[in-house]
Amino acid sequence: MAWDLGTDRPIYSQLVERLQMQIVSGQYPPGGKLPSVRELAAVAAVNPNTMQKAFAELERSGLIVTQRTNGRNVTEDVQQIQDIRANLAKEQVDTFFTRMKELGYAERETLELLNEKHCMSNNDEGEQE
Amino acid sequence: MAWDLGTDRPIYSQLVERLQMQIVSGQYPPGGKLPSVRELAAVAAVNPNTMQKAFAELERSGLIVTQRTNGRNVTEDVQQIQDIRANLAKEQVDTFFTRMKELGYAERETLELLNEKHCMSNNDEGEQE
DNA sequence: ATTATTGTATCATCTTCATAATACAATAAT
DNA sequence: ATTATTGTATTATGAAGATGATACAATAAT
Repeated sequence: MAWDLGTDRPIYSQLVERLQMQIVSGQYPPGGKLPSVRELAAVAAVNPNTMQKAFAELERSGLIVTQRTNGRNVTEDVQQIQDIRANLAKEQVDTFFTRMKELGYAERETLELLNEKHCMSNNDEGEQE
Repeated sequence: MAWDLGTDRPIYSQLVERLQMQIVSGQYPPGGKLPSVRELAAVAAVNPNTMQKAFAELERSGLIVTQRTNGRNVTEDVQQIQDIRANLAKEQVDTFFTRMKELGYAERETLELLNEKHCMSNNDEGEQE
């Protein structure tokens, strides 16, 4: 499984996002052990230094904890994990609507697009501009 | 008006996106004249070379046309502008749902979040997986 | 004709990011 | 005790992006 890292922005921050995703989505359970720097670097096909930098960031956010010579673990603070998850989600929603507005889409137009792509919500009332 | 450019990814590509936005949202009308490289570079507080690079990209996509010594204009091809606009929007929707799924949000959960943030859609029927 | 403005090209320099190659201290495993 | 694995730090090198400083050709404006 490749990690499909782009060249459009720093690899280390792509790693941070990816690992965040994997943690908050439960792919790495709370308290669970993470692969070593060298190991994960090999899997992701990046330099250990780059992976180290990514881990350092995740540590500053409190999502993972380090044991000097025994590797890293996901925090056991489930509440914090969920907080971060909710935060990331809120960010996504915010960004999405901001971008759509910049593109000149009213909220209703945006909703229509959502319906086209994924038929799930129903907006069957009829106001329009 | 600052251009709030981040340091997380290349400035020139941020300029490209911003200009795309301004064009497809009608802020620069079809056929309308664009500021000169130096002028816009001054406004955005970036180096003229960087703005030039951004313009070059917009030209490759056909969104703007260049007159050797008389500046640049937005294309008059309204259809293409709308195509690009629709494309960008579709991209946003796609990216949004992909990211939310990576965060472990089912579509219905995502919808709930949308409702919290912007109370507009109604999903009152009750199928579920 | 002259001048100013346009896009465009080039050069040097600086910063950030990524890689590579090590090295070291602490400790789990043996 | 020894070995292997862990996180961490250091140094050097290269590539990409951004800036600054010019320079030139074409042409609109005068």
